[in-house]
Amino acid sequence: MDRRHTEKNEEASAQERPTLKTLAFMTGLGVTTVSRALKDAPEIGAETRRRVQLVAKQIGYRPNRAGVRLRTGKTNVISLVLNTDREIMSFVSDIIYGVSEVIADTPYHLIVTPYSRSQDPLDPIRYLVETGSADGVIISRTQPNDARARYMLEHGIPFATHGRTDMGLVHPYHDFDNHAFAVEAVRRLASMGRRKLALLTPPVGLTYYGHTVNGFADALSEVGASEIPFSTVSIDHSIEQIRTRTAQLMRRDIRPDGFVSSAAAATLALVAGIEDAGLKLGRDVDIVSKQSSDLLHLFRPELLIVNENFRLAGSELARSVLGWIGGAAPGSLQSLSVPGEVLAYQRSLD
Amino acid sequence: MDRRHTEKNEEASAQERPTLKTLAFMTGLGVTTVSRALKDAPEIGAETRRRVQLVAKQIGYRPNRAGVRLRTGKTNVISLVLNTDREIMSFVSDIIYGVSEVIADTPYHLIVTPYSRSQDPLDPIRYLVETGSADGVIISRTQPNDARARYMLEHGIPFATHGRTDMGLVHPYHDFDNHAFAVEAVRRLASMGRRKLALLTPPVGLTYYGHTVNGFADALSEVGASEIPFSTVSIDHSIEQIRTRTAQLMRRDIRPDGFVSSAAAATLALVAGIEDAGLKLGRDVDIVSKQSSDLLHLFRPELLIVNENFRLAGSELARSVLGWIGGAAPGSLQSLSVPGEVLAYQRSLD
DNA sequence: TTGGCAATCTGTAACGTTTCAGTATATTGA
DNA sequence: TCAATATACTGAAACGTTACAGATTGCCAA
Repeated sequence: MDRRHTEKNEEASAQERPTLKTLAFMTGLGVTTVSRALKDAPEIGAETRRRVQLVAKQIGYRPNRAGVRLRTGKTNVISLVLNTDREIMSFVSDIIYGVSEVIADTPYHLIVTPYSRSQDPLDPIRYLVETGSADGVIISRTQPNDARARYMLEHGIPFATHGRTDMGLVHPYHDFDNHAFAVEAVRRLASMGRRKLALLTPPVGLTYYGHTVNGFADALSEVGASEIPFSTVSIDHSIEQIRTRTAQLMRRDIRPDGFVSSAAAATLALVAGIEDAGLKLGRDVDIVSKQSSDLLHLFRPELLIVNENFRLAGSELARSVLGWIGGAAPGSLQSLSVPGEVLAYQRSLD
Repeated sequence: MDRRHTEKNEEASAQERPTLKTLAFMTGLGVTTVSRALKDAPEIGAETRRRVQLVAKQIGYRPNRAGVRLRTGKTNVISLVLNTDREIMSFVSDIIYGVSEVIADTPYHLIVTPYSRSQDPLDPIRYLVETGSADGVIISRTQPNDARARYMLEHGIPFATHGRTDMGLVHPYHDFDNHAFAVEAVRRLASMGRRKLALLTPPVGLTYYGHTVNGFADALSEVGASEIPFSTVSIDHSIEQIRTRTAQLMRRDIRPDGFVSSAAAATLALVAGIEDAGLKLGRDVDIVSKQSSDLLHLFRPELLIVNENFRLAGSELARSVLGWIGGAAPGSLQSLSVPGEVLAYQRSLD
C-alpha cells in the first residue's frame, strides 16, 4: 500500500501533468482537501487553503477537463452554431467552413482558440499542448522560422500550417503559390504595357511575404519592368493608412502605372488612394489583386483578379491534420494550390 | 450485489443517456465485450458483434466523450488557432471574435458547430443536447417561432439567440433594432426628396425580416412616401440574382428613387444592378445600407451607411449565455442594440 | 485421459475529479 | 468532568471508458 503510493507519485512529479493527487502528495493532504481548498470551500482552514493554492500556482496545476466533465457533467464548452452556406468575403469564415466540411462526418469537434496581437503567438499553442486540449492544431500566419511549428514538432502534437515554413523541418501544410501569383500578375500588367510596378505586400515576417516579393522581383526582370518601392504599408495596415500612403505615392513624379495587391480589402483602399490623387483605374494605372470571394469586380470592373480559395485551404488543412493523427507521414500531407488565370471583368466603357 | 445491478440499470434504461453498461445489460454481456464488439475487435464472435451493434444503433448509443478522453487521452478535438485582430467584413468572424473576447478569461472553450442549408436546423441542436456536448449554445438566424429555442427551453440547456423570437417564451437574446434602422433609413431618404422607396429585405422567415419590413412600412406612412415592391430577392440571394433583379426593376417605368438595404454585400450587387440599368447613384437613386465593417464608403462614397456591430453582438451573446449558466434569470439577459445615425461619406463631386 | 490451445467472453483497475459519509481533534457549555 | 458541537480533514465511491489479466468452454493431439 505504502509502496504503491510512493511509486505513483514519484512518477507523477517527474514528468506528467500535475493532478490533485500530485498536489495532495506535495502538501501532505488528502485529495479531497486539496480539491476543496482550490475552490475556497468553507470547511478548509485558512492557512491550508493558502498553502494549497500557492503550491498549485507554483507547479501550474490545471484541472483535467475530462475528469471534471465526467464527474460533474460540466463541459465548459460554449457552442456557436453556424450556418455554413452564404457567407461572404472572409478569411476566417471560409477557413472555418472548410475545416467543418471535412470533420463533419468524423467524431471531431472544432474549437476556436483565439489570440490577440499583444500576446505571444506561442501562448495559445503552449496552452493546447500543456492541457492536452486537442489532438491536432491548425495555425495560420506562418513564418519561415516558426516557433509554434517547432514547439509542436518537439512536443509531438499533430498540426498543419496555412503557409509554409523554412526551417528544414517537415510538417503538413497547405499553401497558395504566391510566387506564381506575383509572376502571373506582373506578366499580365507588362502585357498591357505597364512598366513601373508597385507591390502591396503581405505582412512582413510571414513566409508568403518572401514568396510574393520574390515572384514579383523574378517577373520584373523577366519582363524588363521596373519596381516603384511601396514598402511603407502592407495588407496588414489599416484601410486608412493604405489609402493615405497610396495617395501620397501617386502624387509623386515617378509613380507606378501598375499594382499587384495581395488582398481584396487592401485593394479597396488602394483604389481609393489612387482616385484621391485624381488618377483613374484602367487609364493611368492597372491593378491585379487577389480576392477570396467574388466581390471585387463589382467594386471596379477594371480590376484584374486572381482568386484564392480559403475554403479549400480549410479543407486541406483539416485533411492534413486528421491524416497525421491517423498515422500518415507528415511529409505526405503537404499541398500547394496554384493560382488560376488572371480574370478581367472589364465591360464596355460607354 | 444482484439488487444493486438491477437498480442501476432500471434507472439507466428509464431516462438517461445509454452507456456501455446499459448495452451490457440489454445484451446480457459484459461491458468489456460490448466495448470491443463496438470497435470490431477480432476476439469477439461474429454474431455477438452484430447483435451488439444492432442494439447500439437502435437505442442510439453514443460514447461519452469525457469517458473516452479520461481513459485514453484522446480528445477528438481539432483546434483552429486564430488571430483576433485585423479581419474584415464578416458576420461569422466578428461574432466569433466577440464571443472569444468574453470567454477569454473564463475556463470556457468555443466550439463551432456547423450545419448546412440542406439539414434540419434542429439537428445540430439535438446533437448538442443529446450528447451533452456543451453547457451553453448560441444560435443565429432566429425565427419568430423558433423550433431550436423551444427545444432548448424544453431541455433546460442555457442558450442565447441572435435576434428575437415571438413565441411568448422568455430567453436571452441580443438583437439589433432593425425596426429603428428601417425607420431612420426611410426618414433620411425622404429628407433628400426621395419618394418611391424599395426595400432589399432580410431573409424571409427570420424574425428581423418582420422588424425591418414593419419599420419600413411605418416610416413610409409617416413621411408619406410610397413603396415600390421588390420582394423577388432578399439579402440571402446570390450576388448575381440580386444584381439581375435590380437591373430589371430599374428599367421599369415606375422605379424606386431610393433603397434601403439590409446587408453590405447585397448593397454591392444592388449598386451594380442600378448601374447596369444606366442609372447613377446619388443622382437617380440613393441607398441607405447597413454594413458591419467599414468598407462600403470606399465602394461608392454616395452610399448612406448605418453600422451594425457584430463583434458587439458576439460579446453580448456570450455574456448572456454565461450569465444564464451562472444562474441569472433569462429575462434579465436580453439586449437590443440601437442603430447609430445614418452616415454620409459623400465627397465633393468634381 | 490429459494437457494444450484457440475462441469467446468477463471482472477489475485505472484515468482525474467531486460528493458522501464519515473520523479525529479541539472547543464549548453545564 | 462529560457530552455535545464545531472545525478540519479524509477515504471510498462514482462518472464512462478501455486495457490488462484472467476465466470458461470446446476441441484436438498425444
